[in-house]
Amino acid sequence: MNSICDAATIRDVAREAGVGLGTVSRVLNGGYHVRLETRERVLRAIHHLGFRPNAQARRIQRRRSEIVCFLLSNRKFPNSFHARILQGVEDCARELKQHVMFGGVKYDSTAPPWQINLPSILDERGLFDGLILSGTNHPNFLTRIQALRIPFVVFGNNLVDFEGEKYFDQVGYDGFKGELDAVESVLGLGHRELMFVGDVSYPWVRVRHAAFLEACRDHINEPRSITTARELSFVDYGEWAGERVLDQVRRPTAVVAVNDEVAFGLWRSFRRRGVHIPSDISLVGFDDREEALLMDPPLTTVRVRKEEIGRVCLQTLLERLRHPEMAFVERTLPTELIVRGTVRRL
Amino acid sequence: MNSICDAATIRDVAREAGVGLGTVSRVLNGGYHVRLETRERVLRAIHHLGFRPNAQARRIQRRRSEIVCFLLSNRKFPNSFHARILQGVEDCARELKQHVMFGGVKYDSTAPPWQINLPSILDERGLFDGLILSGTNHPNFLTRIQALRIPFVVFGNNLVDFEGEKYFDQVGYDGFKGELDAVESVLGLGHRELMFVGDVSYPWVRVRHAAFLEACRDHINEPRSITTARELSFVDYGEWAGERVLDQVRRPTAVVAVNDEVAFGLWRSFRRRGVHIPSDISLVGFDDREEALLMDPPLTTVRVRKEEIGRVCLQTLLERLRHPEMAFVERTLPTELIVRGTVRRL
DNA sequence: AGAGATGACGGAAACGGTTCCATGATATAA
DNA sequence: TTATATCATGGAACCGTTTCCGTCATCTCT
Repeated sequence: MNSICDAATIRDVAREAGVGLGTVSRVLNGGYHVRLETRERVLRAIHHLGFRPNAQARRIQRRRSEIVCFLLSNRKFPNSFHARILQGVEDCARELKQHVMFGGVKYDSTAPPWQINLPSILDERGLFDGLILSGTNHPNFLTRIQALRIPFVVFGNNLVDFEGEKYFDQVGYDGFKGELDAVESVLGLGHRELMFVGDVSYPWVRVRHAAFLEACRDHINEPRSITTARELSFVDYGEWAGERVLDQVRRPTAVVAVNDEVAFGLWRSFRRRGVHIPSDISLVGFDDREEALLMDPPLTTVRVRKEEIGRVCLQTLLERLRHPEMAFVERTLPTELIVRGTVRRL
Repeated sequence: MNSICDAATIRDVAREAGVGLGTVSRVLNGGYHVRLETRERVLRAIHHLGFRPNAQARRIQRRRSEIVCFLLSNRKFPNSFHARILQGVEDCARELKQHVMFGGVKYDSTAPPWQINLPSILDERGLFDGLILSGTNHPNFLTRIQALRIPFVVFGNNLVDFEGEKYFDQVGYDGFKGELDAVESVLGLGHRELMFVGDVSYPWVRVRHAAFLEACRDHINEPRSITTARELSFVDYGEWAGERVLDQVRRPTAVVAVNDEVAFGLWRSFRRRGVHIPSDISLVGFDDREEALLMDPPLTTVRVRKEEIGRVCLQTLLERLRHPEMAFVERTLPTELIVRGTVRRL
């Protein structure tokens, strides 16, 4: 057995097996055009020497690293949403014999592209074949990335400030349709006094709010919303909004929270005020985080298939690598209404 | 500007700048022994050609990839505990100009080492310099890894079935001391009717239970515990145990949950039975997950510095790489009692 | 039997860097 | 002035694979 320093090379294997370099290489890569008996001799030598091919030497020739980089922009991880996307990427990668690098960036969304300080993982060429951009992404950053000419795919729901056509591949979920489903379900249960809660300074909140209004159009004259921009965490925003919801003269029978975290904050302030869910007021969230199940009663929400998004991100990236000239795609995965216990029939 | 296929090499740069290969290489690596004027000419050429050095070609010579692999054993990610360890690894890596690969393994903990199917990320040599093993690790797997002769460090708190000396580096937190602190704090507030809740089929639960007993020794004659092994999630275990806690003839005044998830389950069943926390019964958890803050009142718990564990894992691994012959280390990070609202003074 | 195709194999060249040695120029010391 | 050290530089050799080409043997078809 060898130490790390004097690891066996393909030449050692060739000598040990009494064959040429090419033969060993052929055995390592599928073994076509190698006699069975020779092949076995080589495999024995490989096993005996504990040979493992050098990753770099391979990649330098193959011009492919079989590695993709999952890059998380301007986020902390504990955000389990993105962790689950990463999990999906990794699951899929394992099946496809690809590997995953994980990196993070923090940048100023208002800086011009060429002033963004890129993480050192992007300094070299060929470290990975392509990028999966997750977290919150702004035009300046994507412009900068584009200049590197590395194929990439973007998680599309957290794009901010983009207008018009996008010259890159996107994967995301259908926030509009998801919210539409949620609101229609609440309407279907007889609710007419609805209220939407979500800070519209986030673009994806605006999308969901639009869906809310759209769903309400034929049923409600003046749908109400709390959408004030505030510098609060989602949970705190919900807690703050909860007070205002309860102080309405005409108290709503159901509240549509823009996501589960806001729903959680609402739930908290309702409970504090002794307002019971769902008997006094109904509540629906969005995302289907783990916490939704922990709430009591468990939260009715819209499931986003996070792992699935990760899988499709990777698949799309690999397609792009195979077909560099392919037209840009925008993949939108469906959401699913998860009916639990926070919405009651009126 | 070049397409991906005909990327500029160091030779192109040398030609463009009118210098030799060695000079360009020197400029790329710190620029010692290069005249300022020459150096600038080279940098101009690099910029003009959009040259980025080839990652593989570098690594093949340097014998270092500057990459570490974070390998998660037998786990799903959504477990935010491990996600935060990864975050710590990445943060630290970014500062130290290292990169991180992320991989997962699933293996049968009862299989003999040589029958474990290793993920393909471990097939090649030199893809990364060392491993950080997180998730739940068993002796058979570590034996298998050791045979690969890749330096590695293990997150020590989720080791299962290890006995005697361990021949690898470990980083973890002090579960015993943490639990001791928690229980002593509860005792200090006057509680004498304590009850510990946690499934002792997990070894780290046994450690905390031992700490519980130790802390109680001088204050309580017969400390009570619910430690039955059951095939339940932690939350469900807590919910199940909650019923039993409340059905005690002598109802405890405080419950020590082995972790936050169990605490959550307990909280839930207490609330269902109309038992209020902390006025009717006190509750303390362990881990300080995000959910602890979401509970109402927020959970008193023991904070484990997850990101810090990640950082120390990486630092330890890098030390090991620098000093391969160094004696094995076991680093134990302190925990911190976080007093919130679920424990009251008697 | 001879031509041509195919299979098995060896080994040179290539990949794109780094390392190291040789060289000439310049500075410093004797 | 000469010997010696240091600096600036060019370029060959090397790292460990894959790729590709050439050779030889065998097989098939006329």
